[in-house]
Amino acid sequence: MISLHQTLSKHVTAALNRAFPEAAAKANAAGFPLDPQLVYASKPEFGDFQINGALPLAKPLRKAPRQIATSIVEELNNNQDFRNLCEAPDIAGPGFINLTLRSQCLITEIETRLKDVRLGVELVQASKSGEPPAPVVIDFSSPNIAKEMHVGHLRSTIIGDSLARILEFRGHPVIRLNHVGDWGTQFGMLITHLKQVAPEALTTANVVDLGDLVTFYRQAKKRFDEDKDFQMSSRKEVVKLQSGDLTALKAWKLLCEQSRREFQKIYDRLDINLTERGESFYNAYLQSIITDLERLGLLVVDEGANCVFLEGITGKDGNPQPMIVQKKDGGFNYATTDLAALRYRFKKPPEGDGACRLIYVTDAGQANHFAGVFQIAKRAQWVPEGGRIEHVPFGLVQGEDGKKLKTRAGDTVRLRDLLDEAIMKASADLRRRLKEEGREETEDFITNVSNVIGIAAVKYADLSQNRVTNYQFNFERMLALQGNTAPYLLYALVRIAGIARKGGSFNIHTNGLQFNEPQEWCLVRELLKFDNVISEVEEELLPNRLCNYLFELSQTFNRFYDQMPILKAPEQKRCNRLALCELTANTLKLGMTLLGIPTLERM
RNA sequence: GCGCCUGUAGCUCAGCGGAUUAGAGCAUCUGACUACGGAUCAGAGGGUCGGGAGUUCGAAUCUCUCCAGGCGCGCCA
Repeated sequence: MISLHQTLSKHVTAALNRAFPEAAAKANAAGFPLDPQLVYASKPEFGDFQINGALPLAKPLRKAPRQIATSIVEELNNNQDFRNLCEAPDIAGPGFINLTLRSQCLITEIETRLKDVRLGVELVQASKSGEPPAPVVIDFSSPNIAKEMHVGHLRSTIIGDSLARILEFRGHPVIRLNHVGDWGTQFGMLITHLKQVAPEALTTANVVDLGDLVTFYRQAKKRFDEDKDFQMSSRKEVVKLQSGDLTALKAWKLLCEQSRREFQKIYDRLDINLTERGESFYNAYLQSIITDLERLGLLVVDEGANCVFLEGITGKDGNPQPMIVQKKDGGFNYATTDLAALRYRFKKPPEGDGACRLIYVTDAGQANHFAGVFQIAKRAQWVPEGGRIEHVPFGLVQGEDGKKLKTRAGDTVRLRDLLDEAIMKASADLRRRLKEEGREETEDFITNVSNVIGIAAVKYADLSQNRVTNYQFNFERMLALQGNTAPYLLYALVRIAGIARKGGSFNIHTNGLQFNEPQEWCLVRELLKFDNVISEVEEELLPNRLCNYLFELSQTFNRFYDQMPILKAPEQKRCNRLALCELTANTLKLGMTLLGIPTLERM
């Protein structure tokens, strides 16, 4: 209903200006035009929209708020276009104006939406000069090479993917970047270890399976910590790698490829698309970051390291906090890489991505780091006019004890084990239910449904919570069939699919719909909120808002389903109700798709 | 010590400066035509929104302060 809101907003603003021409002229001259504060109604009993703007005008106009509201309403009543959309406005409480849309207006919206695959969500506009919108870079997932993906990556991956899907659906060209940790000092020990454990890997073409890379990593780390000679060789290996030594490079590539294959398995299971562009990609740009910072006069040598001192951020000693961009040994660190990446992403092609918005989906612990990086980028003027940079932080994944999620043995939980367990539990649950209900299903069916429910539950549990807070991981809760969970939403869709199966396809006419029951109108109003929710998530980058909406829509639908006969209703009512079923299914399906969650016809 | 984040019902959490009564879900209790999939629906109880002050016509929401917890804080990422 965004377009309706916009139309109404014009009428209401005009009415406000006509009601108080002098105040309006003054306000316009001051650059703060009068704002009627037209918002969606906070409660259904207040109608569809409410105008809150009368209250703050009381003081400047020296009039009672209700009197101001009355004047606005008089002007609105004089406008035929407005009256075609809304019932007579209501003045309520201290001076709120409640607007209720005419039934026909809502019905037209529903009819339009039934024919619209975008469900009322508009595509972003091309610029005035006709250029397509600039890309949005979303940096998410970003595991480290030679390490196992763990739950920490889960949130970044799931949240980042959902945000990407939503922005893509709005028509933004989205660059989904996997900023993998594929460079750095840890490769010294990995390469040294590889050379000693599997030297043939470097001479034979791509036939060596390194096996479990995590074990490999641990072995290398252990030797690095215990063996002085090994340490020495490792340091030399880093230098070799960075200076382009062919053997070192080959070993590095081998390790990356092996890792990549492992990551891909997870991404396939989660249905995640990513473009890998690791830290190493920016190597060629690191030196120029230093040179540019120096040229701009931002660089300070402190204790032998090249630093930029941050404004407004103090360190332990109370002095401005430095951000090191080049270590005293001449090496670069992640701040340098992040700056190079940021600059590259904003730069126009062919020197960069030409992005207008950068979104970093990483844990909240990196907030300070990004604040520093963003500050330097702004001071160096690497952020173009109108360019947005946002850190999208999220909290820790905790176990039921409220502490960081660990296995019983105290190790970090591997992502694949976690997914396996979710699917296993979903499968056990399904089999138990089939037995109870005396249903027979094929193994294929059971496997597929368990997979979908397991993955959906894990994703939804994560997405449905405000990402800023820590998140308590709990299989029982996320797989529960009731409550704000994936299975509950999936079930609503299954019910509608059941109706479609029994009543033939929906295939209904979408003109001349009529609704009479409150349950129908509730569902109508809920359905029409969809586009607004999407635009909210696009702006606030909080997928839990979409989850909340889908849950409320499911609840509203279940209420409707419970209280209204559909297939058994008389012909006319049946058509009207089937139309609502169809639009509900379309909305739930699209919403779930935008969360990255698959749906089912039967479960 | 400094910085960032969090504190809302027994538990897990929503809450976008707006409405006498601050919302869900779980758990607890009470109900629902043999039902288009009851994996649902209707209802009940349960709260000093961490404490205090301020801004505002109006504050869970903004500001300050204190308390509690989490995370981070110079050459790892």
